[in-house]
Amino acid sequence: MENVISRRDRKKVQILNTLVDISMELFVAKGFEETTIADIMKSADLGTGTFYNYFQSKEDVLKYVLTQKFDQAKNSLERLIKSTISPQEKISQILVILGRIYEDNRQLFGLINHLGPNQPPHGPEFKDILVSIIDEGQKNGDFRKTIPIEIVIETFMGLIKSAATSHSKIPFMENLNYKLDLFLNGLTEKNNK
Amino acid sequence: MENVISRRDRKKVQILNTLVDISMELFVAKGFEETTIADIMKSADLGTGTFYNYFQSKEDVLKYVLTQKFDQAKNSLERLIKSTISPQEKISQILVILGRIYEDNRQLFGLINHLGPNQPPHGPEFKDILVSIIDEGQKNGDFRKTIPIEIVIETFMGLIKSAATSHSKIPFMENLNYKLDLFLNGLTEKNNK
Amino acid sequence: MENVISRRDRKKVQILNTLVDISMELFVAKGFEETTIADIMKSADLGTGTFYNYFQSKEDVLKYVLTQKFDQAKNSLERLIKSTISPQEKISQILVILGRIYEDNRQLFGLINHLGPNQPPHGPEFKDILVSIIDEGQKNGDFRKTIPIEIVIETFMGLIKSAATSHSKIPFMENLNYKLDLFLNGLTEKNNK
Amino acid sequence: MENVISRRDRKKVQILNTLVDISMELFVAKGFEETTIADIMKSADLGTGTFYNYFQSKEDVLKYVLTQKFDQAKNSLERLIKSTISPQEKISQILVILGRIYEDNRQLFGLINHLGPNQPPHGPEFKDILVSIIDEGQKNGDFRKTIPIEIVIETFMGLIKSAATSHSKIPFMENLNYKLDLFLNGLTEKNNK
DNA sequence: CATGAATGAGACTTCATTCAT
DNA sequence: CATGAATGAAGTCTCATTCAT
Repeated sequence: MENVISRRDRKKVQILNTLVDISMELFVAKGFEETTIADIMKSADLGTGTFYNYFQSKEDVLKYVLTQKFDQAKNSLERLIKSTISPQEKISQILVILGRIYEDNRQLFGLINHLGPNQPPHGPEFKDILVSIIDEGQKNGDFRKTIPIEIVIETFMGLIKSAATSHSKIPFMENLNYKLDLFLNGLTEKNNK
Repeated sequence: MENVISRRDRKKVQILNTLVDISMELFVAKGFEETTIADIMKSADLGTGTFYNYFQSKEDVLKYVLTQKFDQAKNSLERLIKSTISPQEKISQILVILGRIYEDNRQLFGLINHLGPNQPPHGPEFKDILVSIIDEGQKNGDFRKTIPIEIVIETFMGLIKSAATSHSKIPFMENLNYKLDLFLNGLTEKNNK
Repeated sequence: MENVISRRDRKKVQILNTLVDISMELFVAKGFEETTIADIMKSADLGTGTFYNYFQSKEDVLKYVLTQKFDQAKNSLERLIKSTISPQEKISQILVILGRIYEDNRQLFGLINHLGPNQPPHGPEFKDILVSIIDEGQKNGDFRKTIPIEIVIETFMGLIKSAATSHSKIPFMENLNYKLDLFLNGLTEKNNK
Repeated sequence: MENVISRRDRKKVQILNTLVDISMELFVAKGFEETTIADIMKSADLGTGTFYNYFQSKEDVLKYVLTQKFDQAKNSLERLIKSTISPQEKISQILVILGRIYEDNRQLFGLINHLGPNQPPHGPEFKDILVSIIDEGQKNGDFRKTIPIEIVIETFMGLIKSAATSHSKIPFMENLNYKLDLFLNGLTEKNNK
């Protein structure tokens, strides 16, 4: 009784994960519209109809995965925010973490449009983390106060996107660091006055 | 006799424009994939087959319009580059011009993914214009030389995208100006004074 | 348990046969180009899309049937060739067998052009059977040696086609026998006696 | 007034001939179904609609040409029949003439199916010519009388088709002559008895 | 829960033919 | 007579979804 997870349930989870993995692989390889449910199930060596025991639609799989990824990112950030390093250092680290996630799932995030205009799978909590850091930096005089926080955040997120979608030959992380430099330099209060 | 363009040809151009307008309207309203050729032609009150007298596919319409828009942007920039104002001022003005175009066609540019990964309809000339300005600024000591030009440009273009896709309540142009401030501040050499 | 073929699979075979039968019927009745896939499926009282669970195209059905027929003919001939009757007698019998098959499927074979120029569904083995018989006859002095074997075979096959596409009122088998007479008389060595 | 053919009419005939030539070229090159009227008129550098001033349909062009070819063949034969050579020699000559025509227009005659089942563009007069020759040969004892005339004719025509559609490497006319040998040998009364 | 054949709506596309200019 | 844009019927094919087994 205590053993809540039966063999049956374990198998269910296993199949679900297989489906998710295969779906993402195919979405990235062939594109979302071009991937059919039959494709997915054939790759998974399962019957077509079985798909509907796990998801309601193709969009559903996508939403499921993107949500997973965002949760994962959020967890990493939450751990970071509790540390005692300076806001600038935090920003740097966040950029690296987010950048890495973005890089790993670059193509995946590109599929976000297929979820319709009002379905970004990330809650507002995500933004809150950033706000608190910027806020901290502005309060202790490290960051300029003339720029609204939301602008700073948008710009910050823009950097990541920009680096992830870059066509330049500069490696991703290097690219990201240059942009971070520009950004922090722009954000920082110039005390030599 | 003097009238080289026959009534027939005038009608053709007229229909082409109608088709473009209606297509874009529908693409923005319903989404690209969701808009069928039949939809377009019904809205235009024309036979379905007529579409193929003007375009080869839906993608074709989109490409046609985006190319138009980019050409229009390029023209505006080329006029600007010949003026004698400072690089910083040029950058400002460019951002404003591009920003305005971007704003006017915000939803349109969002459709760019539907053209496949390597089909952005803007040639390399576009980038060249920016390069020459940054270059000028770096040479006369206004801009930092430690950041590679391509990074600067990517960041710059990222600003526009970021402002255009912003969900914030701050108006677009104001949003853009804040980001420009951040960017120029980050880009500017600030040792002395 | 013993029954390896499930009811489902039996039904599948059944439908496939139905589709083949109906297709051929319609091809013969209305012509190949004039028969649409919707026609076939409506006659079969099945959904249009179901066609594509069994065949890839109309051509595919035709190829399938013609291959079947040719295989059937080949089997009949292979049985015959092992008997010990004289080459002349063999030729006669072959003509009768092929003739009958041809007659039964006269209209069907007329559709062979729709498979493209180089897609006759009969392999080279078919010809080999005839070659061996003619060869035997030439070796034992029954048949003239001045005519190349391939010519003999082509002429022979021509007889069948000619009889099968005849517009004459003479019944098919009689027609065929007359032509066989002409052919064998022409082929036979007749100097001595 | 006496000059019945105006410049206008001459031009009309010229266009008609152009259309016929181009049509046949395309029919042979791309196939009948695959050739569109637009194709033809584009090749002819004329407007699509103009086609209908000359023909009623694609089938119409085909019928027109095939009739022309058959008439041409008939003329050749009619000239031949009046000569005083032996029936055997006549048959030989006819075969050569028909064979040549067939060879020149091999692909064209292959299109004959597109005219529907009951539209062979050759009148009965064609057959009559052959009948009279065979008849002559049977009467003077050259040809066997046991074979019905229509069978002989069908077989004869079959030879030509067989040679024309041959896949063998033997050149067409040689192929034809071999078959003629077989045929005449089979048809000839063997007087050494 | 798994299966996979059946479904049929609906998208795309072609093209013979018409007709206003 | 020539033109060629407009037409829309018709055909092919795809695929998410259902459902009997």
